[in-house]
Amino acid sequence: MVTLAEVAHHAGVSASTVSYVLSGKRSISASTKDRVERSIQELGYHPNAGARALASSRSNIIALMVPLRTDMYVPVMMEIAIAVATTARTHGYDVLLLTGEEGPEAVRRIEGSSLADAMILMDVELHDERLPLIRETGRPAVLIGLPADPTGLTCVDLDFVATGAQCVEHLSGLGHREIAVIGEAPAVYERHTGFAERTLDGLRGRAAELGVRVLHRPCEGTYDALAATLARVFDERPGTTGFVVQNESAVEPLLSLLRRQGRAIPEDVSVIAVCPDQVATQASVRLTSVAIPAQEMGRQAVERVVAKLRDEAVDEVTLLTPELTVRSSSGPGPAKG
Amino acid sequence: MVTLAEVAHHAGVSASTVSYVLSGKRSISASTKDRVERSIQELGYHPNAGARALASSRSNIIALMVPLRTDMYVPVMMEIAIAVATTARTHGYDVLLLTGEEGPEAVRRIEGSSLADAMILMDVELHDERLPLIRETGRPAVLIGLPADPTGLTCVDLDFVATGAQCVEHLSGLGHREIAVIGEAPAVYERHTGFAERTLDGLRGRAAELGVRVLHRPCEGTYDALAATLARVFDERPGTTGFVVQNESAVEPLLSLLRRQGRAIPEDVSVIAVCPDQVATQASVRLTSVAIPAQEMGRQAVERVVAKLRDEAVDEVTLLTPELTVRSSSGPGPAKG
DNA sequence: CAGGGCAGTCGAAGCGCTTCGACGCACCTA
DNA sequence: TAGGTGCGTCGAAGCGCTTCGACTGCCCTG
Repeated sequence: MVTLAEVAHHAGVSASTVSYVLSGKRSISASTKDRVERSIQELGYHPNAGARALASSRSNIIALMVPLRTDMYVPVMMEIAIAVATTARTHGYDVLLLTGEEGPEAVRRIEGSSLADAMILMDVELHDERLPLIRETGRPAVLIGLPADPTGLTCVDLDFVATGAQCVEHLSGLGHREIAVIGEAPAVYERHTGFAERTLDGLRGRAAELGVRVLHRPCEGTYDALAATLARVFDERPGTTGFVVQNESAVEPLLSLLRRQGRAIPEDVSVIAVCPDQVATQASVRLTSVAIPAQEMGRQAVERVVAKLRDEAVDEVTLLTPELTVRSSSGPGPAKG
Repeated sequence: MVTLAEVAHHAGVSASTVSYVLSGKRSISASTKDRVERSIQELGYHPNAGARALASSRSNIIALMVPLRTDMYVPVMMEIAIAVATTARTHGYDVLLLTGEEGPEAVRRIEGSSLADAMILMDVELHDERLPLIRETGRPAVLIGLPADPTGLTCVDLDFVATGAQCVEHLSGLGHREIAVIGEAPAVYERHTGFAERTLDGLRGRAAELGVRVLHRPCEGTYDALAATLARVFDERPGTTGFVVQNESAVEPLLSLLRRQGRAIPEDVSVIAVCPDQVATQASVRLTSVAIPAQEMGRQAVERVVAKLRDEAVDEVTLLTPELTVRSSSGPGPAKG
């Protein structure tokens, strides 16, 4: 393994000079710099990560805590993780993958061992156990998600309240007066991740203003569960002509069941999904949807965390503006029909 | 930050003694060990990762290279990644997440910087650029996937040849004589990842023995693409009564389109999928399927890599035995009807 | 022309840990 | 009782890097 000392010797300079060439923390003459860089190339030198971390007390590693469970929004999680990893690299950081399994203990372990300079937490719950630790820890952290109290934290998330509002606005604008919301599985609500509730809040708030009736039903993403839910919906509100789905795996069952019932999309009912664009475009009907900008969230989280590592001031909460794309699953409702 | 020296002082022993308590590399009296452990608890000591890596030249980190693209088998990738991370933790290792973006250069960087003690590569192509580097590198590596020439490497993968064979056997046993294979998107074949081809080999081999006719069609996972493919299949082979799908996102379109054509599953056609169990059980028909054991692959890869780190001998190739689960999408074919 | 300042370089002191050799002691054997 | 044998512990020497202070010329200023 090539060491800095060997590079120094090869270039005929001292070790510290090589170090300064690498870090740029002191000025180096062009000729020296050139020589050193050539030596680095020639010898194939890579600084030893451990030594560097020890001497500088910075590991150039960002820890990413992903949820353990794979029951929900897996592609979104994956996209975020990959965006985090690639964005981190552009800033010279590597990413350490932690699963939720260790729980809050992981935060303490990373902190104590100085394994990572900063953390990004995904799947944050409203009253997440990790938050107290994050608050008292010295290390920068960014949450993807929005807890009940974001004071003293840095959060990045989609603006789900606006998302809900946009869905209603679109449907209302098309003339729909009664809409049903097919939500995440009940377990998701029980876990209090927040985003589902916030969507609903936005939806209900705007609906009240626009005089639209809203019926909300959490639902597992299986055909059976959805069939039952759908039956109840039309039983309670036969006049329902608009659907908002916020549950990736419920999308296809919903479309399929509506069709089987002889309800045409969008002639009889309109459907809007809150899901990644990929899901919306690959469904059996090209879905009008509000995109979940997974990549953007990952990227923003890294930018924030890097800014904090540079001691720059960073907003507590960054909410990404939702974008509704009209596709083929939404059309005029009764009030316009 | 608490250091080992502080623990030593607190416990009234030397630093080396504390180190030996931690590593267990020399015998320590029960009383001393006790005292030290109590001090560690009390002070909340965590060994500094960088210092440890520097002194021992082992980072206790395993690098995991995941593919950059998110166009295929995302849930499988995620499950593998999570299984790798959790299994690694049980052996005292953390996982560094690398994306394919850096390409072979990443291997060199990790190697040179001693950032990780070992690597696990996912999404290995038949003639993967990274393989020469892996072969000459000193660091243990395990591939998830099977390249053209596994000599000198360690690979873990599902036995896709046997997978293909099992599918044919099941369909043949039910009396189907003409089957169609809906494969991955053409891009997957062009990339030469191998698994798709191997499934096909197994399928064709066994089909020849059993006197079953096989028609293979790569296909994108969209409704339009599948509709076109399906039309061509029935055009060429009107007698087709069995389908094997190896393409997660094509599953639902296939089922849906068959239904729309008035072909009942499994009365008129049988469908077998090669996919994770979750997909098979959540589809609109509970699918007879051969499971892709993502978790198991991740776990096995870690076990192998840890064994290699302990200098134990490890097989070059580990192929997991596929398991076919009969559900509701396969039934008697013409020869038995 | 003396003095100050600055660009460019070096040497040395750690960072916190592992590990090797050595030492003291109790115990056993001859 | 002398000598050997472990066991348990310690001290010190690094691991490869960063970083601080110091040094050397050189140019610029007054």
